[in-house]
Formats: sequence, structure tokens, C-alpha cells
Amino acid sequence: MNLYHLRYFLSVAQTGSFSQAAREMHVTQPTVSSGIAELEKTMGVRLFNRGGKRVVLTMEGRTLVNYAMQIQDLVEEVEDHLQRRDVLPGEGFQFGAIDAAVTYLLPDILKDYRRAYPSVSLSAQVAPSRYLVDDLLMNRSEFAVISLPYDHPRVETVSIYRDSMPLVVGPSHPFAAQKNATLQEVVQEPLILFHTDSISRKIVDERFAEAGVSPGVVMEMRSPEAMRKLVEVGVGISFLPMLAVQESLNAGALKVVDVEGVAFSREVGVAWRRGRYFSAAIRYLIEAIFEAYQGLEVWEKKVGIAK
Amino acid sequence: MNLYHLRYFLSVAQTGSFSQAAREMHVTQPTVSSGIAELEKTMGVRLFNRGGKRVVLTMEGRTLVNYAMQIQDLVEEVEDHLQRRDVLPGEGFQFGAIDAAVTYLLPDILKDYRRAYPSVSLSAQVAPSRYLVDDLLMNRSEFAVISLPYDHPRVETVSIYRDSMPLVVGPSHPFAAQKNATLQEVVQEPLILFHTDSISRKIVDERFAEAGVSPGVVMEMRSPEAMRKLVEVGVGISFLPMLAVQESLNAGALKVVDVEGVAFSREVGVAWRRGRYFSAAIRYLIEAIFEAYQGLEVWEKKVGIAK
DNA sequence: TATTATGTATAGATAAAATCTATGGATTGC
DNA sequence: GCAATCCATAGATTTTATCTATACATAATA
Repeated sequence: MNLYHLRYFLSVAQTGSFSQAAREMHVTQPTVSSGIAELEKTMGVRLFNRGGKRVVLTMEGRTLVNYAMQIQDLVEEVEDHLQRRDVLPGEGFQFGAIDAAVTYLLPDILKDYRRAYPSVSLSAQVAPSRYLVDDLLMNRSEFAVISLPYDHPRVETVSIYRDSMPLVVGPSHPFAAQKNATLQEVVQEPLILFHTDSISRKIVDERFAEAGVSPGVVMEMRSPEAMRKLVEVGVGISFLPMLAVQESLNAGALKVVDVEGVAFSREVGVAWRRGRYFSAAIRYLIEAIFEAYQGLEVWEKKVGIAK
Repeated sequence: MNLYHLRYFLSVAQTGSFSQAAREMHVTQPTVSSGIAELEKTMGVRLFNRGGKRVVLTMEGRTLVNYAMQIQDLVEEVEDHLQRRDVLPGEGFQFGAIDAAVTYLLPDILKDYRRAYPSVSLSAQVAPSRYLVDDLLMNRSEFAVISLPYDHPRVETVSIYRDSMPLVVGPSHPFAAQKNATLQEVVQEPLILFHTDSISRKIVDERFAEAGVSPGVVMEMRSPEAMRKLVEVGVGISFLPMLAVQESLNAGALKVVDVEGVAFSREVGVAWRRGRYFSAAIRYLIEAIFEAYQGLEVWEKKVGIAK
């Protein structure tokens, strides 16, 4: 059963004439004849009674009209939907983001997004970067906002934000007064660092290794919020993303201490599986992120072609 | 867009694999590939993200799944319906019948029919034979029960019932006592005859013409019931179908009078447009009529082959 | 009653499509 | 790194759809 044949059929049913239907469908009359004949053969029933000036539907034909119209409607509807990239109500997608991104970088963007696509349900997966990349590779999420650098042959990344990671201490810590410290001094202190999973931790570790010192780590964790609070109450000191501590700095609950010769920073970027296709509703969100933090150029250069 | 392609698509969506879908659909993997590719091209969107061990639906793909499943269901449903010759609720057909048929021959049959096909709405068109034949020729009714003989190159007829048309008179009419009469006596009386449209009238007229007499017609009408009543009250005498007067005879409201050398009768038969196809629900009714009055043989010989 | 116009069916040729085989490139898992 | 598995693609083949030409039937008209 061919969709064209159904269209021919409906036209014949409506006009009562094979010839007229053929004219309407811009095909020849034998085409309509054989289309109907084929339908009748696969269905095993006669659809029209011929022989007069007009052909007339049989009961079976009337039944088929009923269904054919519904089918036709559905086909038109779905073509329409897909061509204008409408999103079905309840439809949605999943993306990944590190804690700092959902907390500090994305809220406004997501708010705007809900206005543009109110019917799209967003599902944000919050986890450390490496787990988010796993999701990308398994096609479980469409894209992710992660810490960079992240090197993987099948993952494409673009940086959108550079975040410094200063040494922060509680206001009553001795470093708070002296405003700067050496790396040697720092490793004597109780350090609260990200878990070794994390890219931020990797950045710190590498720098320590270069300097030939090994830090006295007292705690490892994944939540920058928790770490911030621990530093505030004086459990230890930490290198934390500026994004996560800005408010505390403003409130005086934390102090930044310069470390001589060391300027930690990590980048936050958008990552996706190489070669991935982005639905319009998804691309809209990614582009909003780029627009807010980086400009669209890099994105368009990397993905624009592979639309 | 081809229905097979939709089937491939659904299978891929379900299995997450082109190859597995191909095995399920009993085609080769490139067939599935090109089917999906063709769908993606006509829709203008990507339906799956490839690249992993499994392919994963895009948002647009998920939208299409929604519709494709509905379309698939409709197709299966209509194939099922048509193949088992089910009738949609509210569906029905139209047939024609002369007054005598609906009044005397068909009631029991129609009652049985409603039990066999409760959802089929029957529409009986009651009119004189020639109008019913017009309907047949214009495909406005499926078949008709009419008076015979009726000769038309595109109408097929089979007699199902022979009905005598005796001369009937009111109980107080002089003929009622003498029990028989000559044609010469009859033409002196006020005659109530069928309208010249009718086949029954034609039969009577021809016989009169043969005998070289011309009747004194006082009334012409189409309703045998009305004629019966007029005869009963003594307005005139008439040749009426036995079917229409049986009850009155039993009740003594009418008397039969033999006319020497004349035995009128008309046949009632089923008529249909030659070459017509009969839906199962319609054939069932026709066959019930034959079974009741004639046996199925003639019908099957004439139509059985052209199923 | 013949005639003309209009309609559908059919045969054969042609064009379009769907499908298959063979193969290449990529990814996953061991 | 190697074997297995998967999807994409090219080219050949088969199937399907469509067209042209024509036959045949019906309906309207003279």
C-alpha cells in the first residue's frame, strides 16, 4: 500500500471519477486505474462500482475512505511538524552540566529558553565532567557544559568561559592578613581539593608536580559549595573557582590570597559527540549559551556546516 | 514516504540498530539504511544519531515515532477490517423495493438481517419498479426487489416469487355472488388499476389489448393498499396482487372472481446492475431473500463467479 | 437508432524506486 | 592492537510506478 495510491483513492472517492482524479493529481488516468486496482488487490475487496458515468464507493470503499482520511491527516501533520521543527508537547531532551555551570552560568539562559520553547522539557544531568562525557559518548545526552581541557577523539569542545581558581581562605586565617603566599607556604596548610576525578583538580595537581611540591590534602570532594563552606569556617584552605566564591568574597566570608608565580584557572566549555546532529530546539539552547559567553562564531565554524 | 519505510523506521527506533531492524524486517541492512535516509531527506531532518554501538532517536525522530505508530495502527486496522469484511458502525447501504415486497415479502428477512448485522443501517427505497431501476443504473442503490418482467441490457433480474393478480370485488358487488365473470362483463364495471408506470398495469393492459376490449378505468394509482380499500367500500373493482389482498379475503372484506380465460399474475424478482460487485453485508441480504423464496442456485449461477 | 463524447481497462514501453551484493570506514570490546 | 560489529555507499538488479496508445463500454444527443 502506497501513500500515493491512498491519495488517488481519496480523490476518486471525492470526484466520483478516475479521470477527474487523475487530472487533480497530475497523473494520467491509467495511473489512477492501476493504483486503485492495486489497492483493491492488496485489500481483497472492490472499492468502487464502475460502469456508470460516475464510479461509486462500495461499502468497503466507504470504510477505507474513513481510514485513508485519518492516515492522510496524520501524514500531513507530521510532515508539517517536522518541517517547521515544532516540538511535540512533552517532548524534550537531556544535557549535562557541571555544578558550576547550572549554578552560575546557565540559570538566566535556561529561563529565557523556557520562554522560547515552553513545551520542551529540559533534563539537566549534573555530574563531574568525565561522567558527562560518558553520557555524550553513549548518546545519553545531547551536549554538556564541562570543564576543559578534555581530550577525546570523539568529543568536540569549545571553551565559553575562563574562570580563575584563586586560593581562598577564611577571614580569620593568617594568610588573610598577608594577602599573598608562596607555594611552599600553601602546602604546609590543610588543603581542601576537588576529587581526583575532576579536571580542576588535575590542573592543580599538575602545577604542584611541576613545582616539585606535594600538598597536604585533608579533604577531597566534588561539591564546590560544600568546599566553600568548609573554607569559610576555617577547616582548611582551597583553590576554588571564582564563580563559586564571588558572593562569599563580596560578603567578606572569604579572602583571596595571591600565590607567587601561580595563577590557576580552568575553562568551562560546551562539549558534544563529534558529528552529532542537533535538533532545532537543542541548537537554540547551545547557541544561546555561546551568545551569552563567547559569540557564535566558533560554534558556527565547527558545526554550522554539518547542519 | 513509503509505508515500508515507516515500518523500518519503527523497527530501528525500537531495536536501536539498523542491522537488527533489517533482520526483523527480512531485508538487508543497506535497505534499511536507504529507507531511513529517504525519510530523513523528505522530512528534512535527522531522525537518528549514529556513531555508537546503538543509534539513538533525535527529538524529531521521537516525534515521528509518535505519528508513525498511529499511522501503522490505522493501516493495520483498516486491512483487518476490510479483509474480514467488517462493517464500520454507522455504515450501511441502500436498496430498492416495491411496496408489496417491503410489506409482505421482506419483513421477516429484514428482521433476521438486523440480528446478523446489527451495525449496518439499511435504507429501503420504496417506489414503482421503473424508478428503482433508475436508481440501480445510477448506482444509487445496490439492488432492488421489483416486478418482473423488466428488460434492460444492463440490468440483471431473477424471479423469486410468482404472485397471482385475481379480480377482486367488494362483498356487496354483484360479481361476488356469481363467482365468475367474462372479460366483456368486467370492462363494463368501474375499474381501479395501477398507474401506467407499473409493470402490473402493463400486464393487464396487454391482455386487454389482445382480447380487443378496452376497460372503463375510473382510477389509476400506485398504492395497492389504497386500491384495496377502495374496492372494499365498493368504489370499483380491481386486479390486485394476491399478496396485497390475502388478509382482506380471509376477513371476507373482498371476494375473488374468476375471469374466464384470463389468469393474471406478475412476478417479483431481484434486480441489480449487471457486473455489480456486492459487499459481504449486502450479499448476505440478497442471499437471505433467495433462500426464503427461490433457493440459492440461480443466484449463485449468475453472480457466484463474479465475487 | 446510430453517433459522438466521455470513461475505464489493458498491453507494452519507459522511467523511477526499492532492494541486493560487495565493500569501505568507523567504533566497540576483548 | 585485533577481531567483531555496525552503518554508509556504489553499482547492479529487480520490482514498482507511470506513461502512451488503444480497446471497449456507457451515456448523452441528434
